Amino acid sequence: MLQVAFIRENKEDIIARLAKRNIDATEMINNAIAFDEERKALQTSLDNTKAESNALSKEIGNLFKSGEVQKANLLKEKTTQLKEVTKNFEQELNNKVEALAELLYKIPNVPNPIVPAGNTDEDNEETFREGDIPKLHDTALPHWELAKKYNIIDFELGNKITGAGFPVYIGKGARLQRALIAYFLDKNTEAGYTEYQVPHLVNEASGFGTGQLPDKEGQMYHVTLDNLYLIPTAEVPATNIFRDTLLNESDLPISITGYTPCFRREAGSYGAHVRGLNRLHQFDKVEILRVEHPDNSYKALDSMVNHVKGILQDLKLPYRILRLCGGDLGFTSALTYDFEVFSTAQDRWLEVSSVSNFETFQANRLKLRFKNGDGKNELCHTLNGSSLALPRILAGILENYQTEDGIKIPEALIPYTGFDMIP
RNA sequence: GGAGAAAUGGCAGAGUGGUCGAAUGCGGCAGUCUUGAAAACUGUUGAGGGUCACACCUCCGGGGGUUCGAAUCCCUCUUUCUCCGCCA
Repeated sequence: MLQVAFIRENKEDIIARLAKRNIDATEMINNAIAFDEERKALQTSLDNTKAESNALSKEIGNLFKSGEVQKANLLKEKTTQLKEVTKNFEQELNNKVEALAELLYKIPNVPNPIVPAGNTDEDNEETFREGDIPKLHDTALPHWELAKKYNIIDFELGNKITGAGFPVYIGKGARLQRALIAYFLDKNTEAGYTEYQVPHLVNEASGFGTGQLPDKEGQMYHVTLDNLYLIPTAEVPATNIFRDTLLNESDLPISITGYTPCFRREAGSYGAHVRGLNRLHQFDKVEILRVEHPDNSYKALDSMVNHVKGILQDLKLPYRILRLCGGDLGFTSALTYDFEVFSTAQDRWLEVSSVSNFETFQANRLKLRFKNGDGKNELCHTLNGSSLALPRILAGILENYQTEDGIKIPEALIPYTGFDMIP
């Protein structure tokens, strides 16, 4: 959520930058400013009425004390009238505040100036590419065939137990999952991220805190009996650690990592591009998250990007980095880098990580602030990224590391798997 | 799940209808003293709205109510603690 003061002061610039998302925000921005003006006027009227009422109440108290009951009763009538006025102002003010909030919820974050213009993923800008694409043997298979051949993932069994998109990992497949999680967490903690284990269900307030609610509730599984939501990403519980928090400047930066399963309804997706592990309703992911001083957040973003790079180099997977264009940029993000691994048997790139700087957009909604050098409270910057998401990494490993004798395990993982081949 | 108690500023903890945005202690910050530090002393120290700055308004777990007036009384929800029950 953008701050109204920020909107007021940078109106033209914000409209121009939001145009990169292919939206004309002129009306929304103008309305936000106008609503806020109206809000202020109502607040002032209400405050003045209350001030008058408060003064009278005090006077009544004094009159009662000095025994001037008649005079007091006269004033009482006046306050009763003021009460009515107060009520009306309060009602109007609430409506205005709500209207303003609803409007602000609808305005996406302002893209960083280096975000390329564009509509679709085709306009994303490749900023880096590394790793050799392996030459596979003639009978190379896509990962869903490999999963069946080596009996390491059973999609049909998942269908039976739950439904599509809930695979069952078996034997070395299960062990490989566990190995990846442990390996990612180790890499992250070595880099200074503190490991957290967070709840996999969150309440409504947390959903609002990170922006899944009120608009995107269709993406989450909802446990209606207890009014809880299954997390679509660790970002939700991990970021909400900092909801309503006032930090000291010396607390920054904060770096945390955590593994969670992620649950996504993915309503409306279908077809070949969601086959196998490409898109699931339940999957595992290790997330990294930072809370930063505003002056340092872009340096932090670079360091996160480098960190993820290091892991993909370690795994010796061919990958590229994309700077997302305005049309592809997430609602809350100011700048996002996507990592894609090349899946050789499918002959396509698979997104395995998305690293973003949200600047103050999340912090504003979360009320995540720090006390700066002048003793003033300032919003923090938040960033997060996957480090990494498992299924597509697994798909990449299965496909790129397949040989006629079986699937080799990347060297970096062998200490975690305890085997070097899935025969 | 049942019974009881509680929720106040960064923390601890007073406050049962007006003089309370809230005593006191600790912590934080600034200063005095000191070569420096500690101790001691003095001052200062919650958040949001609003203002050029004041004024003013709101906030004592959340929501609602009683009252001219609520941290204080009532209702309700949430959370915590104690006891009982159940249980990996």
